Amino acid sequence: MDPSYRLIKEEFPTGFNDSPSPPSSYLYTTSMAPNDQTTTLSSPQPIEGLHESGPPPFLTKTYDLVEDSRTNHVVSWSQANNSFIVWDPQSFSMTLLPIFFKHNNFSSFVRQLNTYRFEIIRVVN
Amino acid sequence: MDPSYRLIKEEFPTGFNDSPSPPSSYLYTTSMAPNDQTTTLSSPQPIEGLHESGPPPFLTKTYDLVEDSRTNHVVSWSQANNSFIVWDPQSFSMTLLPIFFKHNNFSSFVRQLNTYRFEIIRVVN
DNA sequence: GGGAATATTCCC
DNA sequence: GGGAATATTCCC
Repeated sequence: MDPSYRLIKEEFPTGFNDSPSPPSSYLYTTSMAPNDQTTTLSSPQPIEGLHESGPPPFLTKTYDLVEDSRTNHVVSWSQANNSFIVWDPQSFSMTLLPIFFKHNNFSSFVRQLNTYRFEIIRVVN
Repeated sequence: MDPSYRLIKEEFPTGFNDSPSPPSSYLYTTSMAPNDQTTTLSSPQPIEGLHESGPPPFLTKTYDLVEDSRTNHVVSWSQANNSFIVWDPQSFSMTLLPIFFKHNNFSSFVRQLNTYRFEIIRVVN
């Protein structure tokens, strides 16, 4: 009677959501308004994100973890593609987590999800 | 021409120093003055360390790491027993560190030593 | 060497 | 679920 987990991310500044494009695309998701440069020609502004290294490693690793279609029986995107589901928490924790993180504890993974404001829904079959 | 490292701990509240007794003995190293109870019979005081779990895990793990005589060719106590020496940093990092810690980086180990105010002396053969 | 960001653990 | 302690990484 292993529970599965549905994990939903509602909103995050630099976009874990939406279409499952590769993590490198995060770098190009800025919030600059269209025609922003036409409004003024004043002093040069620092380019946002130029010295940033992209989204936090936890998010890119989690994305890669979910994205790998070879492990869809353990963890996969939801039908609507706006969440991901851990179908086999035991296998997920012991086998997949240590590949991407320095632990094999589901609770530590969830602690990080909470940090990044994921909503966790626990489903019991 | 691999350098070896001599690592000295000058003073730490709950005693990493002195005789290499097992880590559990740290629990009994308190700083209560002798005859402390004879000076007053006032209200009961909380017993220091009663609800503490002992020295930080980093210190006990480092102690165990150094104490294991099977790896004295890689890391061992110094002659004077007031420091320890990493004779083979490469082997130390790749083989021993991951057994006790979640990494294999000598620099991360040194960062922790610095946190606990160890003095690091780098020796080039 | 150590400040700071991020990760992991521990515990309420 | 999240605060806080500790660990690990990154970077000056």
